[in-house]
Order: sequence, then C-alpha cells, then structure tokens
Amino acid sequence: MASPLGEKIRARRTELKMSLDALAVQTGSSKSYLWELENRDNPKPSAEKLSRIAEALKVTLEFLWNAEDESPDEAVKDEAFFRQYQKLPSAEKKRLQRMLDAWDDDE
Amino acid sequence: MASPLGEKIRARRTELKMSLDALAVQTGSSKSYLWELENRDNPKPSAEKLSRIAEALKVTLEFLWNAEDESPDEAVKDEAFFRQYQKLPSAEKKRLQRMLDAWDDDE
DNA sequence: CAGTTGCGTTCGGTGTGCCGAACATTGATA
DNA sequence: TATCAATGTTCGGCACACCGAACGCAACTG
Repeated sequence: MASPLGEKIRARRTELKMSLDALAVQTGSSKSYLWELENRDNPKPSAEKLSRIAEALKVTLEFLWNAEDESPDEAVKDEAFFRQYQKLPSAEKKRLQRMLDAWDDDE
Repeated sequence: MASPLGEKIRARRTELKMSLDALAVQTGSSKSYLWELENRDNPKPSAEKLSRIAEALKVTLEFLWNAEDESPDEAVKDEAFFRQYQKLPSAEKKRLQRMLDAWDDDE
C-alpha cells in the first residue's frame, strides 16, 4: 500500500526523530496529509509541498521523487560529483560533456 | 503576471523549439495547462507533472522549482549534464569522477 | 483509578489542479 | 484576396490534493 515516496519520507522523518505534527509545522502541511503521503497508495503531492518536505528532511527533491532505481548512497555521490563539476571552467565542462555525449551515442 | 517557473519553462521550451502541443504530448499534460503554467500568476503544479516537464526539457526538478536568480544559461546546461550523467552505469560514472579528480589535482 | 500528553489515524468538505473543446491569431501557400 | 495549418488562448467543469477536527491508543503521573 505504501509508495516508495511514502517509505522515503517516513524513513527520513523517523531517522530525524520527528513526529508527523513536527514535520507538518515545518512544512506548512497538515499532519493528516503527511500521513496520507506516507501511507496511501499513489500520492501525488504538489511540487510546493514536496519541496518543503524535502527541505525539512534535508534531502533533494530529486531524491524524494525519482531515485527509485538508485540507491541513496549512489544518489549522494552523484550530487557530490555535480557540485564538483559545477565549479569547473567551461572549457573543462565541455570536455566532460563531449565524453558523456560520446557514451550516449554508443548506447 | 508570469512566474519565474513559467519563464523558465517557456524559455527552455522555445530554446528546444517545441510547441505547447509537443510538450504536452511528451509530458502527459494538456497544452492548456502548460499555457497556464507559463503565463498564470502563481502556478502550483504537482510533482508528477513538473517532473515530467523537467525531463522533457532536460533540466532537473530543482532547477525549475528553486527560484535561484543566478545566471540561468550555464545552470541549464549544467543541469542537463547532470541529468544525463545520472543515467550512466556506475562504471562510467567512475571514469568521469576520476577525470574530475584529476583536474582538481592540477588546480 | 481518572486525567494528561503525545503520537498516529480517519473522514467529510472545499478549493483548485488539470482537462477537453472551442475560439483567436499568426503565417504560409496559391 | 481566400484558405489551411499550426500555434497560442480562453473557459466550464470534474476529480482529487489538502485541510480541520475528531478519534484511538499508548505511556505516563498523581
């Protein structure tokens, strides 16, 4: 019954030792709705709600919404890579971009 | 009237030379709704819709949603790169990671 | 025991996200 | 000019995201 999104929210919330009430206050949601997100079948929160939840849980939107096939560990590494990448001068970025494109062409 | 989110969606959509119709098909939305997202005052799309839009536009959820007023052009490219990167198998990721590390060592 | 506090759960109602279908507008073609 | 195709715009209405308020239940404390 519970969705992957719901599992992630609950896992992270309990990890941070928050109650539904506490999270509700921080995110401007109602605890009843948060309960629905965690337990109901196919939750479809708004970007706004989910964004505030992600913020309160100190994870990214991407992690909550679509990291289904990715382990949390790998997601964290990917984000670290990205932060590192962003600091490069654009000439270097282009080099990496070309490598990526080349790989996509091979499948 | 148009929100930052709306501006970003339109900017990226026209950049990719897509019509509202085309984007609608790709994202499972209606073009009328996409028009509302681009032009109406305070759009509050669901995470689901926004996620599919981000994917079609090749940017991340974070980029579309966060009202970062930093230089958008390079940010868009970075996000596109990251989205592409995430789909790689981890062996490939490691290769790129090593290149990045090598760069950092040189300064 | 009765009361309190803290947590999760249920549920009816309401605002609005999102849609389909019509209408407006531009541009191209002859 | 008239006409057709493509894109953008408007609008009425339905479905459901989200809420408040009640409820259940366990662990306390006097």
